[in-house]
Amino acid sequence: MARFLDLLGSRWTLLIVRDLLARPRRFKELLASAPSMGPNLLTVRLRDLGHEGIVKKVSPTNEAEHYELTKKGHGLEPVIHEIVRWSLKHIEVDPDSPGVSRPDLLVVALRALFDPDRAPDVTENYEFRVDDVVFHLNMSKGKLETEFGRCPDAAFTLETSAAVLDQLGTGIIDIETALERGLATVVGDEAAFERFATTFSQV
Amino acid sequence: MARFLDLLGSRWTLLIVRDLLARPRRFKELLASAPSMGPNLLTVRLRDLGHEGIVKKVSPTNEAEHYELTKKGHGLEPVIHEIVRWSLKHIEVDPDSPGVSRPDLLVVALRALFDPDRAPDVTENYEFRVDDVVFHLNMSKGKLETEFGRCPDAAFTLETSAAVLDQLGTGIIDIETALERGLATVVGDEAAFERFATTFSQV
DNA sequence: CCGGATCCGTAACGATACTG
DNA sequence: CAGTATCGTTACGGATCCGG
Repeated sequence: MARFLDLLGSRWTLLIVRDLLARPRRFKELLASAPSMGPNLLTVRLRDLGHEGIVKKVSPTNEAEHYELTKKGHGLEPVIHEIVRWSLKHIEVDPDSPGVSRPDLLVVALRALFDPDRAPDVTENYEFRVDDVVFHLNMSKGKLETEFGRCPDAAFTLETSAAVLDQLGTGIIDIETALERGLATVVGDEAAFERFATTFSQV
Repeated sequence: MARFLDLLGSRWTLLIVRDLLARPRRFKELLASAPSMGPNLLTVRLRDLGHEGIVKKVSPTNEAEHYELTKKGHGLEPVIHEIVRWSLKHIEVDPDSPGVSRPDLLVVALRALFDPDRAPDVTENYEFRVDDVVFHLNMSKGKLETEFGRCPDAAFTLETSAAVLDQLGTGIIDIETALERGLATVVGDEAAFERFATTFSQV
């Protein structure tokens, strides 16, 4: 534990890992993710994480350089997931607090809430659109895969906004209410959506 | 995640929770657990954790006052467990580093490594003695219970020292080697010990 | 002796300006 | 855009002191 906190206990470190868990990021993206973190500190964190073999910098030719998790870094996913689960269960969010939901991080939250034991015994895809972020889940054999971008054969497409995500996160409204009020829309197979809602509901 | 780190991301905080996960502690015990933490900081941490409903101070009459986890605080166990599992898997320990194993925290490590799917289908107890710390595990119906103190009907008793625990943690030796060399001794049912070793081995 | 509170030097961090 | 340099501020480390 003590060694773990030496590596990952410094400020911002776990948030960087969380961001990279959703997808690789550019330096500027990581910086924007934590407004009060200076670029100097981000440099130090990325260097340290790189030195520990948790994060690696990738500089492809003909493509923008970015940072991504190594296999060791990706192994931190269960840790993040348990933190998310505890937080959703125990942390009250001030309804008046400024909106902070990040559409691209929804994929991490969904992965954290995914429970193989409650997974439907069917193979199907669900597509999500939150503001300008599009991703989809692939359910098959009790396994969950996530990927950014459209999904041509999704059973349904759920569309909403980050603002609504905030309200869902604070518990002001639930997903059913949001749908009734038109704050979110589901297009496609209603039964598939029910399966989704059941599989990813908080226990 | 960000809110979680606001609550529990400060230095020493998770280590305090870890200590309390093993058993309730007195102020002095917590202080001794982290040598470089000043008493002032511990006071602040305990006050903050108390304010968040994670830790509570108990002052029984005719007994020493101490701190213990609330139900909310105990809910952090899965988080700690995932951290322990990741750390055991990915963090190399310097063999020359000073001994830091804490016998009383072994119970937390064992709980972290416990996997219900690999649990034996029998009800039995295992007793452990590390230096002057004695505790036992109770296995029944795929569930694990831990308690400090002796166990009259333990299937076996494993006895060793913190120094050997260090070597086991660093991977210098494994438990079988330690037994061969007399660094640890098992008295009792050999088959039960095998079941133990299998259930709690790292995957 | 235990459970803190006070004080101060140091290290880490936050914000902004600057450079290749 | 991806960092580096600088500096003011905050948090922490270590020691000392105080009340029950």
